[in-house]
Amino acid sequence: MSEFYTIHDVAQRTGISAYTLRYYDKEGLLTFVKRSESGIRLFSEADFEPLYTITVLKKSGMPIKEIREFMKLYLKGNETIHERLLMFQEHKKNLQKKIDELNEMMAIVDYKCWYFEEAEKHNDINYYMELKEDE
Amino acid sequence: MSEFYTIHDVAQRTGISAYTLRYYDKEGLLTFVKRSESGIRLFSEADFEPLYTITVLKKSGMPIKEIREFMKLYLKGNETIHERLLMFQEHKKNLQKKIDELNEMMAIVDYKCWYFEEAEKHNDINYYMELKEDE
DNA sequence: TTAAAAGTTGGAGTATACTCTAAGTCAAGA
DNA sequence: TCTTGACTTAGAGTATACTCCAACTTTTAA
Repeated sequence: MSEFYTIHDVAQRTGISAYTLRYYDKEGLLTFVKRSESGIRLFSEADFEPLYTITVLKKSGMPIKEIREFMKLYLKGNETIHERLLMFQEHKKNLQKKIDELNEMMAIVDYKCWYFEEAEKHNDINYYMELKEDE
Repeated sequence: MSEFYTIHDVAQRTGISAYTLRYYDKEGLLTFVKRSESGIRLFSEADFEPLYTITVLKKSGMPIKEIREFMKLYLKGNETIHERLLMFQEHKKNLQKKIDELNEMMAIVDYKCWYFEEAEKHNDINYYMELKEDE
């Protein structure tokens, strides 16, 4: 009845594979994870919070190098709250730009769909007219 | 006064580098581009339309392999309009999913910003109180 | 105690999308 | 004609983010 989770427990719960978790550790993202004397990772309940932050930053398109910088600040504690706020505000701006661009692309893709629908109808009409001409 | 554009003209006008254009050609995206007898690419005015489509598909996250499939259909002409419509409708769905996820992430990032702002204020208050206690 | 299961590391391999270089060919102006 | 600059190709190199393997150690349960 340990208060710790193994890497596979964490993999299961977070949906991040054990391979990826080790990769993230290698890349300096999991600085908060404790180790046993023999070197085995000991994830605690509290670790799920920064893990969740990592997935949010990942999903919103932040590269691993930047997430590493954030996690460094996280490890330092309360004194880095202002810096972390600035990072998030900057990230928010980038994310908004990305969303805006995707919305623009969506409008074009939507137009293209309409265009193909019209072209399809037009082809049907031509086909129908050809048939009539053959009568 | 040729009616054709060189790869560098196209690079300049589309913002896609000549390297990338050649890479796209290698990957089978530029099937519509004519060649001179000696093998030099001859881009015509009409080619800017599919090039624009490529940039839209790229920016909206379609991988090159899929864009290649689309360009194959494009080259076949009107008979593939229905297939192209289906591709775009499918792509539209994926794009909408992506936008939805990014909006979710935005909500979380936004919350985090608020959280850090509050934490920062809280730190200020603590600091102020410490000062008062020292009086 | 001992065998299987699960953990560790360093490093190799994969996928995607470029980005650039080398060696050579082609085209246009002095 | 010849030189310069732009074009060509094949293929190597870069960056990012995994994904997996081999060799080894540790933990756990019969």
